Amino acid sequence: MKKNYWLFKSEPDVYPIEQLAKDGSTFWDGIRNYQARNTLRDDVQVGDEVLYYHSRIAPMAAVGTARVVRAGSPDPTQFDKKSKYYDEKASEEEPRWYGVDIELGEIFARPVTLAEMREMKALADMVLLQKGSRLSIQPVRKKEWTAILKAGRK
DNA sequence: GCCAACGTTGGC
DNA sequence: GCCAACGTTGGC
Repeated sequence: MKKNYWLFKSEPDVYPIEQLAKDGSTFWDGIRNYQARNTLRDDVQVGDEVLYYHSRIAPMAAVGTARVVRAGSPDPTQFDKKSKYYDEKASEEEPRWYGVDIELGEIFARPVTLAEMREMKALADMVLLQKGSRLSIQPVRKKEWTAILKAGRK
């Protein structure tokens, strides 16, 4: 199967890449957007590669990579009344929200900041850089992946 | 901290 | 089915 590339956004005060490094792998939960849900449920496959992006808090940047180790499965936080991600309209029989498991790939030698990505020609069409793009799970093209890795490994 | 852009909800 | 109101996201 063809390998795909994705970008996962994370707020570093919630789950920074350093935490993924400590945990080794993690279930990517808390996604509550239908488009992102569909991607996680239907498109993200074991072996796919993930760009790890820190949003909201400076410096906003791609900070490393991860690998998908388990494809979409129901997000348990939707059933947990105590979780802030609890969804009363979801049931075990008909889950609404999905997540995948990822493991750390690498932490970049240096973060590739958003400002820097805007300067890179290879990234002109990147979903992340489009105006108003708010998707927390989004596709990345091979050439975008390659360009960012090259910059991050410098 | 602010504000524009966006997605979702709910009333009609 | 439409759309205004609302809450959230994300960049600055």
